[in-house]
Amino acid sequence: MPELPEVEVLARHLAPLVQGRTIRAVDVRRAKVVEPSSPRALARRLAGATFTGLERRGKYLLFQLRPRRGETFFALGHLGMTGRMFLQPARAPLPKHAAIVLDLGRLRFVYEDPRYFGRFTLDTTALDALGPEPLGGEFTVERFAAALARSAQAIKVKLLDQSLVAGVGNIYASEALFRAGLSPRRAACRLRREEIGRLHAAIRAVLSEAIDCGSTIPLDFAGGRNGDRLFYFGRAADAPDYYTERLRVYDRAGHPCPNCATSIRRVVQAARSTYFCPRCQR
DNA sequence: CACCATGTTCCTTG
DNA sequence: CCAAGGAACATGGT
Repeated sequence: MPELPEVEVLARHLAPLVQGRTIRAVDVRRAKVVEPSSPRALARRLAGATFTGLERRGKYLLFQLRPRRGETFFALGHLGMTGRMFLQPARAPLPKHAAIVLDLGRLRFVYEDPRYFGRFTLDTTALDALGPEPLGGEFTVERFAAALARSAQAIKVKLLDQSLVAGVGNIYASEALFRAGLSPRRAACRLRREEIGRLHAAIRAVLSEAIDCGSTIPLDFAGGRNGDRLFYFGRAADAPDYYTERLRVYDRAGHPCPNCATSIRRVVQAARSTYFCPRCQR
Protein backbone atom coordinates (compact mmCIF):
# COMPACT_ATOMS: atom_id res chain seq x y z
CA MET A 1 0.00 0.00 0.00
CA PRO A 2 2.78 2.34 -0.53
CA GLU A 3 2.94 5.77 -2.07
CA LEU A 4 3.30 8.97 -0.13
CA PRO A 5 -0.37 9.33 0.90
CA GLU A 6 -0.64 5.75 2.10
CA VAL A 7 2.58 6.02 4.07
CA GLU A 8 1.50 9.34 5.54
CA VAL A 9 -1.82 7.95 6.69
CA LEU A 10 -0.08 4.92 8.14
CA ALA A 11 2.41 7.12 9.99
CA ARG A 12 -0.39 9.19 11.52
CA HIS A 13 -2.23 6.04 12.48
CA LEU A 14 0.80 4.29 13.96
CA ALA A 15 2.48 7.19 15.74
CA PRO A 16 0.19 7.35 18.78
CA LEU A 17 0.00 3.56 18.95
CA VAL A 18 3.73 2.97 19.26
CA GLN A 19 4.58 6.13 21.17
CA GLY A 20 6.15 5.33 24.53
CA ARG A 21 6.11 1.56 24.03
CA THR A 22 9.25 -0.38 24.76
CA ILE A 23 10.54 -3.23 22.64
CA ARG A 24 11.11 -6.33 24.74
CA ALA A 25 12.30 -8.69 22.07
CA VAL A 26 12.97 -8.69 18.35
CA ASP A 27 12.24 -11.49 15.91
CA VAL A 28 13.78 -11.07 12.48
CA ARG A 29 12.04 -13.69 10.40
CA ARG A 30 13.38 -12.52 7.04
CA ALA A 31 16.96 -11.32 7.15
CA LYS A 32 16.62 -9.68 3.76
CA VAL A 33 14.39 -6.88 5.01
CA VAL A 34 16.92 -5.59 7.55
CA GLU A 35 19.75 -5.26 5.04
CA PRO A 36 22.28 -3.77 5.19
CA SER A 37 21.91 -4.23 8.94
CA SER A 38 22.45 -7.74 10.24
CA PRO A 39 19.59 -9.39 12.13
CA ARG A 40 21.76 -9.60 15.24
CA ALA A 41 22.81 -5.97 15.14
CA LEU A 42 19.23 -4.85 14.60
CA ALA A 43 17.91 -7.03 17.41
CA ARG A 44 20.58 -5.85 19.82
CA ARG A 45 19.93 -2.22 19.04
CA LEU A 46 16.14 -2.40 19.21
CA ALA A 47 15.78 -4.60 22.27
CA GLY A 48 15.04 -2.43 25.29
CA ALA A 49 14.50 0.70 23.19
CA THR A 50 11.39 2.86 23.44
CA PHE A 51 9.52 4.45 20.54
CA THR A 52 9.76 8.21 20.90
CA GLY A 53 8.62 9.44 17.51
CA LEU A 54 7.52 8.51 14.03
CA GLU A 55 7.58 10.54 10.89
CA ARG A 56 7.32 10.05 7.16
CA ARG A 57 9.87 11.08 4.56
CA GLY A 58 8.92 10.30 0.96
CA LYS A 59 7.70 6.72 1.10
CA TYR A 60 9.81 5.96 4.15
CA LEU A 61 8.84 5.74 7.80
CA LEU A 62 11.39 7.04 10.26
CA PHE A 63 11.03 5.54 13.71
CA GLN A 64 12.76 7.45 16.47
CA LEU A 65 13.91 5.26 19.34
CA ARG A 66 15.54 5.84 22.67
CA PRO A 67 17.65 3.03 24.07
CA ARG A 68 17.85 2.24 27.79
CA ARG A 69 21.00 4.26 27.83
CA GLY A 70 22.77 6.15 25.14
CA GLU A 71 21.58 8.40 22.39
CA THR A 72 18.41 8.43 20.40
CA PHE A 73 18.64 6.58 17.10
CA PHE A 74 16.44 5.82 14.12
CA ALA A 75 15.07 2.83 12.29
CA LEU A 76 13.97 3.23 8.70
CA GLY A 77 10.95 1.41 7.35
CA HIS A 78 9.77 1.00 3.77
CA LEU A 79 6.74 -0.96 2.61
CA GLY A 80 8.00 -1.92 -0.82
CA MET A 81 5.00 -2.90 -2.93
CA THR A 82 3.07 -5.07 -0.52
CA GLY A 83 4.29 -4.30 2.98
CA ARG A 84 2.08 -3.53 5.96
CA MET A 85 2.85 -2.53 9.50
CA PHE A 86 0.45 -2.86 12.39
CA LEU A 87 0.05 -3.73 16.04
CA GLN A 88 -1.76 -6.86 17.10
CA PRO A 89 -2.36 -8.73 20.34
CA ALA A 90 0.69 -10.73 21.35
CA ARG A 91 -1.13 -14.01 21.05
CA ALA A 92 -2.88 -13.40 17.73
CA PRO A 93 -1.70 -15.55 14.85
CA LEU A 94 1.19 -14.08 12.89
CA PRO A 95 0.58 -13.36 9.23
CA LYS A 96 2.16 -15.80 6.81
CA HIS A 97 4.78 -13.36 5.61
CA ALA A 98 5.72 -11.66 8.85
CA ALA A 99 9.21 -10.28 8.28
CA ILE A 100 9.84 -8.49 11.58
CA VAL A 101 8.05 -8.93 14.88
CA LEU A 102 8.66 -6.62 17.83
CA ASP A 103 7.47 -7.82 21.20
CA LEU A 104 5.88 -4.90 23.03
CA GLY A 105 4.32 -6.85 25.87
CA ARG A 106 0.59 -7.34 25.47
CA LEU A 107 0.90 -6.13 21.91
CA ARG A 108 3.35 -6.70 19.16
CA PHE A 109 4.44 -4.66 16.19
CA VAL A 110 4.40 -6.58 12.93
CA TYR A 111 5.95 -5.72 9.61
CA GLU A 112 4.66 -8.20 7.09
CA ASP A 113 5.35 -8.24 3.39
CA PRO A 114 4.49 -11.08 1.01
CA ARG A 115 7.08 -10.00 -1.50
CA TYR A 116 9.71 -8.86 0.96
CA PHE A 117 10.57 -5.83 -1.15
CA GLY A 118 10.40 -3.49 1.82
CA ARG A 119 12.85 -2.68 4.61
CA PHE A 120 13.13 -2.28 8.31
CA THR A 121 16.70 -1.30 8.99
CA LEU A 122 19.06 0.85 11.02
CA ASP A 123 20.56 2.22 7.83
CA THR A 124 19.01 5.60 7.06
CA THR A 125 21.30 6.62 4.21
CA ALA A 126 18.51 6.09 1.67
CA LEU A 127 17.02 9.34 2.91
CA ASP A 128 20.00 11.30 1.63
CA ALA A 129 19.06 10.64 -1.97
CA LEU A 130 15.51 11.93 -1.64
CA GLY A 131 14.35 15.13 -3.26
CA PRO A 132 12.03 17.62 -1.56
CA GLU A 133 8.77 16.71 0.11
CA PRO A 134 6.07 17.51 -2.46
CA LEU A 135 3.80 19.01 0.19
CA GLY A 136 6.55 21.00 1.86
CA GLY A 137 7.94 24.46 1.24
CA GLU A 138 11.12 23.22 -0.42
CA PHE A 139 9.22 21.86 -3.39
CA THR A 140 9.02 25.06 -5.37
CA VAL A 141 8.08 25.52 -9.00
CA GLU A 142 11.53 27.02 -9.59
CA ARG A 143 13.36 24.03 -8.23
CA PHE A 144 11.03 21.64 -10.00
CA ALA A 145 11.49 23.45 -13.31
CA ALA A 146 15.26 23.50 -12.94
CA ALA A 147 15.37 19.76 -12.35
CA LEU A 148 13.05 18.99 -15.26
CA ALA A 149 15.11 21.15 -17.60
CA ARG A 150 18.03 18.77 -17.09
CA SER A 151 16.19 15.65 -18.19
CA ALA A 152 15.09 14.35 -21.55
CA GLN A 153 13.13 11.52 -19.94
CA ALA A 154 9.42 11.20 -20.41
CA ILE A 155 7.75 13.23 -17.68
CA LYS A 156 5.85 10.25 -16.28
CA VAL A 157 9.08 8.30 -15.84
CA LYS A 158 10.79 11.34 -14.37
CA LEU A 159 8.10 11.75 -11.72
CA LEU A 160 9.04 8.33 -10.35
CA ASP A 161 12.57 9.59 -9.70
CA GLN A 162 12.64 10.03 -5.93
CA SER A 163 15.45 12.57 -6.14
CA LEU A 164 13.18 14.88 -8.11
CA VAL A 165 10.29 14.79 -5.63
CA ALA A 166 9.99 12.26 -2.83
CA GLY A 167 6.94 10.07 -2.62
CA VAL A 168 5.25 10.04 -6.03
CA GLY A 169 4.77 6.49 -7.30
CA ASN A 170 3.24 4.81 -10.31
CA ILE A 171 -0.36 5.53 -9.41
CA TYR A 172 -0.12 9.19 -8.48
CA ALA A 173 2.24 9.96 -11.35
CA SER A 174 -0.52 9.05 -13.79
CA GLU A 175 -3.13 10.83 -11.69
CA ALA A 176 -1.11 14.05 -11.43
CA LEU A 177 -0.46 14.18 -15.17
CA PHE A 178 -4.14 13.67 -15.86
CA ARG A 179 -5.02 16.48 -13.51
CA ALA A 180 -2.46 18.74 -15.15
CA GLY A 181 -3.67 17.83 -18.64
CA LEU A 182 -0.20 16.75 -19.74
CA SER A 183 0.77 13.73 -21.81
CA PRO A 184 2.93 11.30 -19.85
CA ARG A 185 5.14 10.99 -22.92
CA ARG A 186 6.27 14.59 -23.05
CA ALA A 187 10.00 15.01 -22.51
CA ALA A 188 10.61 16.62 -19.12
CA CYS A 189 12.83 19.31 -20.61
CA ARG A 190 10.24 20.29 -23.20
CA LEU A 191 7.56 21.30 -20.76
CA ARG A 192 6.76 24.98 -20.76
CA ARG A 193 6.88 26.97 -17.60
CA GLU A 194 3.15 27.28 -17.37
CA GLU A 195 2.74 23.52 -17.78
CA ILE A 196 5.29 22.89 -15.07
CA GLY A 197 3.31 25.16 -12.79
CA ARG A 198 0.18 23.16 -13.51
CA LEU A 199 1.96 19.88 -12.86
CA HIS A 200 3.45 21.18 -9.63
CA ALA A 201 0.01 22.16 -8.38
CA ALA A 202 -1.51 18.90 -9.61
CA ILE A 203 1.01 16.80 -7.71
CA ARG A 204 0.23 18.62 -4.50
CA ALA A 205 -3.51 18.43 -5.05
CA VAL A 206 -3.57 14.75 -5.90
CA LEU A 207 -1.41 13.80 -2.93
CA SER A 208 -3.20 15.94 -0.39
CA GLU A 209 -6.61 14.78 -1.50
CA ALA A 210 -5.47 11.19 -1.18
CA ILE A 211 -4.22 11.86 2.33
CA ASP A 212 -7.49 13.54 3.28
CA CYS A 213 -9.43 10.66 1.84
CA GLY A 214 -7.31 8.07 3.60
CA SER A 215 -7.41 9.96 6.85
CA THR A 216 -11.16 9.77 6.94
CA ILE A 217 -11.19 6.02 6.59
CA PRO A 218 -11.18 4.15 9.90
CA LEU A 219 -8.01 2.13 9.78
CA ASP A 220 -7.55 -1.22 11.36
CA PHE A 221 -4.18 -2.71 10.77
CA ALA A 222 -4.59 -5.40 13.35
CA GLY A 223 -3.93 -7.94 10.66
CA GLY A 224 -7.57 -8.53 9.92
CA ARG A 225 -8.96 -8.52 6.43
CA ASN A 226 -11.47 -5.88 7.18
CA GLY A 227 -10.38 -2.35 7.84
CA ASP A 228 -7.12 -2.49 5.98
CA ARG A 229 -8.32 -2.01 2.46
CA LEU A 230 -7.58 1.63 2.25
CA PHE A 231 -6.75 3.38 -0.95
CA TYR A 232 -6.36 1.48 -4.13
CA PHE A 233 -6.92 -1.84 -2.49
CA GLY A 234 -10.51 -0.91 -1.94
CA ARG A 235 -11.71 -1.78 -5.36
CA ALA A 236 -12.91 -5.30 -4.81
CA ALA A 237 -16.58 -5.90 -5.40
CA ASP A 238 -17.27 -5.68 -1.69
CA ALA A 239 -15.27 -2.51 -1.23
CA PRO A 240 -16.66 0.91 -0.56
CA ASP A 241 -16.95 3.24 -3.51
CA TYR A 242 -15.05 6.18 -2.17
CA TYR A 243 -11.87 4.78 -3.46
CA THR A 244 -13.06 3.83 -6.89
CA GLU A 245 -14.08 7.38 -7.53
CA ARG A 246 -10.79 8.78 -6.40
CA LEU A 247 -8.60 7.41 -9.15
CA ARG A 248 -9.51 8.95 -12.46
CA VAL A 249 -7.21 7.11 -14.84
CA TYR A 250 -5.01 4.61 -13.03
CA ASP A 251 -5.90 1.02 -13.92
CA ARG A 252 -8.86 2.27 -15.91
CA ALA A 253 -7.82 1.37 -19.45
CA GLY A 254 -10.85 1.23 -21.70
CA HIS A 255 -13.04 3.17 -19.27
CA PRO A 256 -14.35 6.59 -20.29
CA CYS A 257 -12.34 9.64 -19.32
CA PRO A 258 -14.25 11.49 -16.56
CA ASN A 259 -13.83 14.74 -18.51
CA CYS A 260 -14.48 13.84 -22.13
CA ALA A 261 -15.51 10.15 -22.17
CA THR A 262 -12.65 9.22 -24.46
CA SER A 263 -11.34 5.74 -23.70
CA ILE A 264 -8.46 5.76 -21.20
CA ARG A 265 -5.30 4.29 -22.65
CA ARG A 266 -2.60 2.16 -21.08
CA VAL A 267 0.96 2.36 -22.34
CA VAL A 268 4.19 0.96 -20.96
CA GLN A 269 7.01 3.32 -20.02
CA ALA A 270 10.23 2.12 -18.43
CA ALA A 271 8.55 -1.24 -17.92
CA ARG A 272 5.68 0.29 -15.91
CA SER A 273 2.05 0.88 -16.83
CA THR A 274 0.95 4.44 -17.51
CA TYR A 275 -2.69 5.44 -17.89
CA PHE A 276 -3.91 8.59 -19.56
CA CYS A 277 -6.59 10.24 -21.63
CA PRO A 278 -5.22 10.81 -25.13
CA ARG A 279 -7.63 13.69 -25.67
CA CYS A 280 -7.32 15.63 -22.43
CA GLN A 281 -3.61 15.10 -22.01
CA ARG A 282 -1.32 16.76 -24.50
C1' DC B 1 -0.52 -21.58 -17.52
C1' DA B 2 0.20 -16.52 -18.61
C1' DC B 3 0.40 -12.03 -17.23
C1' DC B 4 0.08 -8.32 -14.07
C1' DA B 5 1.13 -5.83 -9.67
C1' DT B 6 1.73 0.37 -5.25
C1' DG B 7 9.11 -0.02 -5.36
C1' DT B 8 14.07 0.07 -5.57
C1' DT B 9 18.48 -1.45 -7.17
C1' DC B 10 21.61 -3.31 -10.21
C1' DC B 11 23.27 -4.47 -14.80
C1' DT B 12 23.66 -3.73 -19.63
C1' DT B 13 23.52 -1.02 -23.62
C1' DG B 14 24.29 2.99 -26.25
C1' DC C 1 31.12 9.19 -17.36
C1' DC C 2 26.04 9.48 -18.13
C1' DA C 3 21.28 8.36 -19.51
C1' DA C 4 17.90 5.05 -20.42
C1' DG C 5 15.85 0.62 -20.45
C1' DG C 6 15.21 -3.72 -18.60
C1' DA C 7 15.67 -7.49 -15.33
C1' DA C 8 15.71 -9.02 -10.75
C1' DC C 9 13.81 -9.42 -6.27
C1' DA C 10 9.25 -13.03 -4.32
C1' DT C 11 4.58 -13.83 -3.97
C1' DG C 12 -0.25 -13.49 -4.96
C1' DG C 13 -4.31 -12.20 -7.75
C1' DT C 14 -6.92 -12.61 -11.98
